[in-house]
Amino acid sequence: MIYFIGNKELVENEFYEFSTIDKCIDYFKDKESIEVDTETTGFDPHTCKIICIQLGDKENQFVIDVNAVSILLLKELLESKLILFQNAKFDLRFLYSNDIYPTKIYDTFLAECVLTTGLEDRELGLKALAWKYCGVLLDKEIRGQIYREGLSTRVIQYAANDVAYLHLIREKQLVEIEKLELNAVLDLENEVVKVFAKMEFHGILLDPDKWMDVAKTTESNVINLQLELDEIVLNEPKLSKYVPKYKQTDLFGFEKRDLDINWSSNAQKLKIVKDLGINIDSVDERNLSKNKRKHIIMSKLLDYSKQAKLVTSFGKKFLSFINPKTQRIHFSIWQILSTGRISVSEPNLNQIPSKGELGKKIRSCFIPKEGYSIVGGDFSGMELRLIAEFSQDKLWLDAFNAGQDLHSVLCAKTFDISITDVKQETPFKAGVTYRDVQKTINFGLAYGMSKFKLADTIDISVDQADKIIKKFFAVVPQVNSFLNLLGNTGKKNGQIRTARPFRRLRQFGNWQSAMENQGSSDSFKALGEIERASKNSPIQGSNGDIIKLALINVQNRIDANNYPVTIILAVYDEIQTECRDDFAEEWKLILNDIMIESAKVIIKSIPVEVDCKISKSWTK
DNA sequence: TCCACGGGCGCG
DNA sequence: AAAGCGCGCCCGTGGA
Repeated sequence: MIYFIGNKELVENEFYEFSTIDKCIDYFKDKESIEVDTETTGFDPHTCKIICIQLGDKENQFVIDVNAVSILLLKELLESKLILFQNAKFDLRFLYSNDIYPTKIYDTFLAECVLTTGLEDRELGLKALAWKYCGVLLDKEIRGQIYREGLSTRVIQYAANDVAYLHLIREKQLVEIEKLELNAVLDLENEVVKVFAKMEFHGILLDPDKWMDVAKTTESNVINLQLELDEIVLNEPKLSKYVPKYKQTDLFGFEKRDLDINWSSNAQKLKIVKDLGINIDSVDERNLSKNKRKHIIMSKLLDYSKQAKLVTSFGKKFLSFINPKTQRIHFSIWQILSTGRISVSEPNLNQIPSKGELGKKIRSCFIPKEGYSIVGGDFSGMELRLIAEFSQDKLWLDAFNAGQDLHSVLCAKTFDISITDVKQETPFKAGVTYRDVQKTINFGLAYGMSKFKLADTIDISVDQADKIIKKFFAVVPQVNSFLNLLGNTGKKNGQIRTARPFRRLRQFGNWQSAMENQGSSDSFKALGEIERASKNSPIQGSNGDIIKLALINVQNRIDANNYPVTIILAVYDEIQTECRDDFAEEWKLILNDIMIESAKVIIKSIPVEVDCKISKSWTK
């Protein structure tokens, strides 16, 4: 039965009955769980509002007009029961804006994500889930019109439908979850979604003036580089065909640029480079830098791409992400990628420049609110530590246990040099040290890099690369066999998992067809990709699991003690928080402690290190 | 004018 | 045969 709680002036009809908020609360008082959904005037909880909130189960659904009834009357209920959501993060943000903080959550959307990670053509929407698990066809056509239409009869019916099937979906999902042994990772996701909702809701503060300064610098850099590139073309006989015979003037008689080359066009750049007799097949950084000495234009093109990237991705436009109401940036988080990591978009705060002077400057534009500091913790060498833990390779473990620099230790062994010489330049590439090469090897070979790619990356012959690879794996034989085990497991089963206790599952959606077409070149390619992804996924994914656990533990500590701290960002293996100044020193120690303890759930054989900092801006 | 796609590159 | 993994965003391109 559908009950509507709100304005009595609406015409009563056969589709629903009127009820009261007391009756609704009374109905759920003794239930273990409630299905909850909200309809809102838009996507942003800071500038939009909840229109109605629905509470329901299989038998009864209550659609509550929050303009007529205070949503706060539901606070106690929503904060004490297990709440079933479809895509909890969306509703949580709106509930947070109404000062309601659910504690126990089951998200049918996240469960479906966990069940289908890596599968192609999966469907995660409520309509698909209701069909898949309940055989019910939901009508979602009205969805986009609710704001305009208001709480009409059909809107009330539609809204009620969204809280009528989640129990059944959950029941059926849990059977699958149990079968695939995904309980632990599902619990993790259902917990951490609260933290992600809070992060999105709270947002991050950017200093717009400082950002503008940087943007102006990069913009003028690009303009100058463009002129310099034009100049090179004008003075290069081989490129004379790009120079028009007559100078053009615009409507006002001013001279326009002599050239009409778009330096952002890869196709045009490639054509020009080829006209210079330099034979490359693309104008990416590798190819340009490899042929830097062949023509002066090469290094200019390199500079141009770098600066242009800064202008387009991290220029003025970026300021439009600042929310007019809160003056903060409310990014959005995709909670479960194929390995278990998260991604951040609109804007992608995972890709804010960090390297070099400019990177530092750009990151320093992210600041805490008045009276607060940014306190951040950064796991050091997480993936390398995970490789040590999983492979139990003696050398790898010893290096970490002795507190040595792993790259240097491995480097000395791979190249048969003294550990004091690892920062010497290699004979095969100018300006590159042995340790640099070793880093490429450690991160590359661990995930299936071939001798061809290694040769290409560090500019040596394929034979030389082959020898280095063989030597490397002879030095760390257990790493070799562990990675091979992963690769073979993935190829054999079409799926791979992260470490205990989470054992997150990644399935390879194209595995079945690759197996059926064995022998074909498509299949060979696909299985190669599966093999390499299988080597990487447990490492990258376990790292993701650890960060999520740490976020949960950090948030729980904050809540339990009512600390003046908010988590603002999680980037790969770092957690950034905004902490009241007077508490920063103490918090730094607590954060450090929680992060280490969280990682220990998976890393048991070697120490875990976290680098914690207090700052008035986001620092690396 | 819109959309999908691929190259390229920012981060780990 | 093809030969590091994981992302999101920008632009130009080409077809509708």
